[in-house]
Amino acid sequence: MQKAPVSEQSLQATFLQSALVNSALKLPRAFYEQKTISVAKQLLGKYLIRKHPQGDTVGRIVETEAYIGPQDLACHAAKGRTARTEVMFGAAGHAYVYFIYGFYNMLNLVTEKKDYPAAVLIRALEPVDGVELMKSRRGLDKLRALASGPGKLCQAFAIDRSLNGADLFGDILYVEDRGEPAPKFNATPRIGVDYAGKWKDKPYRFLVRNSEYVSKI
DNA sequence: CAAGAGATCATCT
DNA sequence: GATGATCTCTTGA
Repeated sequence: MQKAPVSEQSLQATFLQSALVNSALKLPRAFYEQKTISVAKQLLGKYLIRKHPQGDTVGRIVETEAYIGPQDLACHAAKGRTARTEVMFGAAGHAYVYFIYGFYNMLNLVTEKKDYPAAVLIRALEPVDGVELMKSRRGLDKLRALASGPGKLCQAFAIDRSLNGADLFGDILYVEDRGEPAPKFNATPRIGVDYAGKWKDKPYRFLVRNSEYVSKI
């Protein structure tokens, strides 16, 4: 696992700023501007923070998927630049949230440079803070079931399309590095993209090894 | 436990 | 008019 090639200046500025609040490091824009696969891997073991009037929720990212560019048939942007995919074509470090199957929202973090459509789907979180709030939003008591899937975590974290396009450096939704060593992970093909031709078998899904909070093995 | 179906709507054809 | 980056419940072994 390589380190994020963020500038010293950017790192230091961000660190000094957040050190006043707590010891965690909010990931800088440069982190998301890296190659999508690299971002997807490095997000494992980082912490997703969702600020909300009801209370904040925090989860450790344990599963991600990379969706990379216009040629990737599993990527929504393969259908072109439309109102829906516009956010993915925008600058890195924004949330791409879409609604699917008539029920569920999916949270993605936009990566790479402007006008290149790519994003990382957040597929599972290990509940860390705000667990009671997650339980009430999910109508469940079982820790393992709270955020172990892309639709579940959006429900538990109150993430819907009102957050589509949200900047990950605001005070609503962002990711922190809490200094834990990069966890070991496995790679598998992505879930639910059987229609994507040769792209369906690409090992673009990443899971923290031995985590019981992933969506499925 | 595995497999199948239903729920329900934004988006694109 | 069809379908999907899902989830939950039901059925049957």
